[in-house]
Amino acid sequence: MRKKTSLADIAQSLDVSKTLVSMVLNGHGDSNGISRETQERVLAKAKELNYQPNMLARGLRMGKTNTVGLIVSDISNPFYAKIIRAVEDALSAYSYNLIVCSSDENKKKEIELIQMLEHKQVDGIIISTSQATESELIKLKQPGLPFVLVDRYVRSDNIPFVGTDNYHGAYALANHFLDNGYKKVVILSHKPTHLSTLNDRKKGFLQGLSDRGLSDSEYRIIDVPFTNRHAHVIREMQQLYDLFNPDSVFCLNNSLAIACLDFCKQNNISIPTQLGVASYDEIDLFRLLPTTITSVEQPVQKIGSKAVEILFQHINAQVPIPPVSYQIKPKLNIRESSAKKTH
Amino acid sequence: MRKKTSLADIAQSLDVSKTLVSMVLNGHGDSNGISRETQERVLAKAKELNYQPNMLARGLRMGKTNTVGLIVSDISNPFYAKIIRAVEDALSAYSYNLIVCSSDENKKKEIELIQMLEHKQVDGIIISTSQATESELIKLKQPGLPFVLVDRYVRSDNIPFVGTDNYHGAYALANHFLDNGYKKVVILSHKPTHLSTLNDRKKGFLQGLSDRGLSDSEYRIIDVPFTNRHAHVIREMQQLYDLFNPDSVFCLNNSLAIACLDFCKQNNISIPTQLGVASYDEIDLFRLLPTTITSVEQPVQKIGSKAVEILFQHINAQVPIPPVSYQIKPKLNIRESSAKKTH
DNA sequence: TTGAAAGCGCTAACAG
DNA sequence: CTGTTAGCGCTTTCAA
Repeated sequence: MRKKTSLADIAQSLDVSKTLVSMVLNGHGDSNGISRETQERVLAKAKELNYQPNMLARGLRMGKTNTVGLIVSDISNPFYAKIIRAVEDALSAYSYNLIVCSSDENKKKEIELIQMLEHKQVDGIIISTSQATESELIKLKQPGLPFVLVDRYVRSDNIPFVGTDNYHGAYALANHFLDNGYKKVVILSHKPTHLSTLNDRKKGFLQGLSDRGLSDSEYRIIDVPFTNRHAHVIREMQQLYDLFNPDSVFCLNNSLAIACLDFCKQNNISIPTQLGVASYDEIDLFRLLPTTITSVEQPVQKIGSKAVEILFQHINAQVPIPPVSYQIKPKLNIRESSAKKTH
Repeated sequence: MRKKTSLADIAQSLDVSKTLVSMVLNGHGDSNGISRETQERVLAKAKELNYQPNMLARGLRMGKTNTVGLIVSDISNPFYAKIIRAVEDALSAYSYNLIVCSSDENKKKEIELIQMLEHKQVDGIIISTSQATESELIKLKQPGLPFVLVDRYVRSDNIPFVGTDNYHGAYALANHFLDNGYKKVVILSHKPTHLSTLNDRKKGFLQGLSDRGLSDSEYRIIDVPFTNRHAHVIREMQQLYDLFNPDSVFCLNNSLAIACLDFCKQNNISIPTQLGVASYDEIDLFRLLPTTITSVEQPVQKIGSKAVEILFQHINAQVPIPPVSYQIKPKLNIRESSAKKTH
C-alpha cells in the first residue's frame, strides 16, 4: 500500500515547484503564463502517478469545502427523501456535495448536528428545523455561515426560508370538503405543535371551516405525539369514531395519512362512502390506489432547487445580503377519497 | 464578523502552548499529566471564546475525516431512503457522518462520485453499485480505502457485500404463485440487466417455475429501460396483456410495481381477481391498500447496520482483513394481491 | 508538567 | 515563465 501521491511528488519528480503544479492542475496554467510544454509534462506526470487531489488540504487552505449540510427530521420520510434528492441535484451543478442528517424532531440532536456540521466546515446549511424559535438557531449560527430554512420556518426575519403556503393549501382543502358536503371533520395532527407547517395547516383549515360557518361542534382535533404516532392515531381515531361519528378526516402530513388509512383498513371503513379522507403531502401511490387519495402536494423539486439557489446567493455574497422568504403555492389534488358525500 | 477562534487563540490568551490546549480539549489532559487547574483554565477559556474545533485541520493531520460516502442509484427511492437512514443511525454510534449521492444507474456518474468521495478523503464508501464487474471498482479504489457493497454485488471475492438472498426470495414467490394456481406469469424487469439483484430475482423465479414444471410458453418477460420506466411499463404491459392474457405479474422492484399498479388502475383490471400481483421490495402502503400487495421484504435495517459494522472492521483493521459476504434472508409477505386464483 | 517545532497537502503573495 | 515562502488549524514526537 504505497503512499498517495501529492503535489510535492509531482513537483519533485519533474524538478519544478509545487506552485507550478498546483496552477497547472487547477487550470490556471495559461493565465499564469506557464509554457504549453511544461503544462503537458505536469499533466502527464499527474496521470502517470495517478494523482488525486486532497480536498481536505485545499479546503483548509481556501476556507471552503464545497460541502453543505442538510438536516431534516427523517431522511426516510418520502417527502424529505424527495427534498434531499432535489437539493442534491441542484448542488451538483455547483460541484457541491451533501451531508445529510436526521434530527428525529429532537431539538438537542438538531443542535448537535448543526455544531457538527460547523466543525466540518460546511459552506452552508439547509435545515427543516424542529426548533420553535429562531433564538437558538441564531445563537448557534457562526457569523457568516449561510443558513436556509426549508419546509418549516421560525419566527424570524433573519434567516431565509423556502417552503409552501401551508395556510392557503389547507384553506383550499377545507373549502373542498365543505363543497362536497362534509360537515363532521376530524383534523389529525401532532402535539406538541411548535412546527410552523402543522400550525399553518391547522389554522388555514379551521379558518376555511369557520369562513363557511361551520361551528366548533362540527369538528374535532386529534393531536398525537411524534413518537409511536401510528399506534396513537389508530387508538385515538378508534375512540373518536364512535363518539363523534365523523364523516371526514384531514390528515396534516403523510405519516398521519398512512396511519389513518391503516385505521380505516382495520375497521373496514370504506373510503369515501363512510369516511372522506385527505392528506397534506403527496405519496406516489396515492394516485394509484383503487380509491385514489386527495392530497395537497408540495412542489418538492422547486423547494429544493430554490433553497440551493438562495444558499448560494449567500455563500457567494461579498457583503451580507438581506434574507428572503419564498412561499410556493401547493397543488390541490382532488381525488376519489373525498368525493361528494352521499350518506 | 470576527474571526473564528482557534487553538492558538486559546493558547495565546492563556500563555500556554497549543499542544497543551489540544491535549486538554481532547480529553488527554490527565494522561499527559496536565494539572487539574490548568485544565480548567483551558476549558473555561475555550468556552468563553466559543471555541469550535476545525475538523478539516484535524482530518488533514490525522488522515481521518469521520465521514463515509454512500452511493445509491436514487436516494428518493423509498428502499434506498430506508437503507440510508439505517446507515446513518449505525454511523452515528461511531460519531461518523454521511455524504450521500445518487448515481442514477449511470456508470460514468458513479465513477465520478467515487473519485469525488476519495478526494474528500472519506474513511470508507458504501455503495449499491451499478457496475457490471468488479474491475472498474477495484481500479478506482485507492489502496486502503474500505469499500462495502450493499444491495448489489459484483463478481468478486475482493469486496465485502451485504444484501439479501434475492434468488431464494424470488424462488419462494414463484412457489407461492404456483400454489395459488397462477400459470401465466409476466415477469416485469429492467434492461440492460447487469444488476445482480434483478438477475438473481429473475433466475430464482424462473427456476422456481421450472422446478414445478411450468414450460417456457407459460411466462413472459418484459424488460424496460431505466429511463422513463413508468411509461414503458404501461405501454408494454398494455400490448402483452391482450396477446398473452396473463393471470399474474411479478414485479422485480418497487418502481416497477408502482408502474404495474398504475397500469391496472388505468385499465380497470382488478387485483387479484383478474390479475395476481406481487412486488419485490416492500412499500409501507402495500399492507394498507384496500387490496394489500404481496411483497418480498428486505431487512433494510439489518442491511444498513451490517454494512456499517463491516465497514468499521475494515476501517479499524491494522492489517487487511478478508472480505466477507452476508446474504440475509428476505421475508415473504403473502397478501391479498396474490390470493388463490378463482378464474 | 509543559513547550517547540515539524508537518499533513494545498494555494497565494510576492519575487525574480 | 517559474520558484520561495508562508500559513490554513491541528496533532505529535521529542525535549526540557
